[in-house]
Amino acid sequence: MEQATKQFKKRNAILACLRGTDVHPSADWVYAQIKHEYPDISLGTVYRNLALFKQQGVIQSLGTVNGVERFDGNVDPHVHFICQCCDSVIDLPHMEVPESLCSRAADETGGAVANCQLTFTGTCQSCCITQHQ
Amino acid sequence: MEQATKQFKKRNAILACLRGTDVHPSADWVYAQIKHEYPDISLGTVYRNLALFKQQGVIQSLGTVNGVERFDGNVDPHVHFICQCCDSVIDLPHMEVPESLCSRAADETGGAVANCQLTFTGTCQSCCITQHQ
DNA sequence: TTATAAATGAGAATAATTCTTATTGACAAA
DNA sequence: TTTGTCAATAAGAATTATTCTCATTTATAA
Repeated sequence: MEQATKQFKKRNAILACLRGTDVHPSADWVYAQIKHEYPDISLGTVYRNLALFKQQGVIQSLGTVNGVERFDGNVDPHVHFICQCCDSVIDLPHMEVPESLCSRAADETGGAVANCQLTFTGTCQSCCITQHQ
Repeated sequence: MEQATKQFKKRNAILACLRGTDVHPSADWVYAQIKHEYPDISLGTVYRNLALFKQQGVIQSLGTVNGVERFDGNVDPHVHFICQCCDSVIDLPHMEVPESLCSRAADETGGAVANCQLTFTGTCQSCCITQHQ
């Protein structure tokens, strides 16, 4: 068999898991998914590899929601919506941060801007519906 | 004496502390400050009141920086810059999120948008200078 | 085979945050 | 002044997400 697939089986599975979902999962969620395929996966391995990917810039952290860090396999700049009610994180793919804002930020700080995140919070559609019943 | 000042001495001190600084502090930082004035303050009281203020909407949480939650006594919408090097959080007061983006977000989600945060990350000016030496 | 280095599993350690409970303090009624 | 009530608090235990440690496994090369 191909070496590449054997050597980083679990590492690759973690990255594939992140890239194959749009739920912006926690480490624990990823762990539970991988466990179906590799029942002997360790939670430490998930944390370790998420940290590695983050450092390499192939995934991004969205910060914590309710004390739990959430990750995104999509590192293209895009906008998020976080539901305060059910903790879901949703992409707003048709929106983007105007380039003018980013360059303004660099000017204002006098430092180096590496990244920007625009995040809306509120109540998602399905939670709104549930609440009104 | 006035009842108001006596009854919520420490609670008010916590809010005043947050409103009187621009460092976007952690609970621990607030605790250390209040301790000068009230040496018997408890860290639990700081956490409890920060949670209360957050729920009341008189302060906001900026999420965590390096695993530690940071707070802001200024709830007017404004833009932040976080230095990945020294963990400082800085206001970018001359910038704002275009109103058009907020209403777009409400449309896209189909839910209720309560808030939005625009945060730049990078290296602040003083860390840039230090690095280049 | 043997040597190696990286990847991993298991679980201990850490640290931020929350929870519990007994105590204190402020105020109102007697 | 005394007593009752209730909220605010201090102290520290408990929880929980995350990181660390180390022995083991695995893939590959010699």
